[in-house]
Amino acid sequence: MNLDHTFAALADPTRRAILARLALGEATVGELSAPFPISGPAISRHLRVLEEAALIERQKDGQHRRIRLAPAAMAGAAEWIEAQRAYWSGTLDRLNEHLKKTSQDGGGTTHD
Amino acid sequence: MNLDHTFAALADPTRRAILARLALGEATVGELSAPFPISGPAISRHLRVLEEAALIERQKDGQHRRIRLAPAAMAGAAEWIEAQRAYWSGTLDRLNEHLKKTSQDGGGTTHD
DNA sequence: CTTGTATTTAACAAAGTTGTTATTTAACAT
DNA sequence: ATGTTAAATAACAACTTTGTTAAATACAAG
Repeated sequence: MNLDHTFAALADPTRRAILARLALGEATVGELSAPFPISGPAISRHLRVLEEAALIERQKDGQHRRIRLAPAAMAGAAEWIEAQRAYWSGTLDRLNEHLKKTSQDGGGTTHD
Repeated sequence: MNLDHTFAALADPTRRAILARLALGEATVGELSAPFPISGPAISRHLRVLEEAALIERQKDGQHRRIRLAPAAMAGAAEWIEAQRAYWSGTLDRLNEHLKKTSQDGGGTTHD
């Protein structure tokens, strides 16, 4: 659960598309490759990046590998952002309060 | 509001720390630099990455530049993740329903 | 106007990323 | 055994990232 790896993994559109596909259900490497104009090895690497980021799990199934989401890591990323937002909106609340107390006109910035 | 840029910007711990600092309130480049063991130019570049990702705004203030959060971009990232989660948990719900309908024992996978 | 302070830009090196094609490994089918 | 298919690994090129130090820009202040 390393946010560096998680966010870096999410920064690539091919990998986000793979995750979006996996949200619909598990798939094999070949099925994941099909929609993309890039080579198999390139997909294999993307999957490795996603696996190292703990965003997916691979399961051997005969000749195939079955890939599925492992959403804990993505939840970790979401939590970081939400914590950030909590702080930030807290700051705004404090700012609003401060402005109400110290001036007659300001403090009207809306959020959320 | 490009998710590539947003997630890439969030993938660096220095940049996340800068954002965390900014959630507490705006700051100058110098103030943001202080806690980090890296050079000014390195920070300047991190700020550029954050600005290109629309995560911060710079405002000229005499000799200083005042940096503040521009949280819309981060909200965009959060939304992508949440949409993802919505799909995924929808899939699980459908799976649970399916298992309830078609078997006697399965369907107990928890989520959320 | 000269000097100091804040910040950015330039030039560069080291490391990482993302794609390619060729090769390898493993399971399957004949 | 042999050939086929699924997937991973190796070797490589092109590009990007992240840091460095040195120079440039812009404001402030004596």
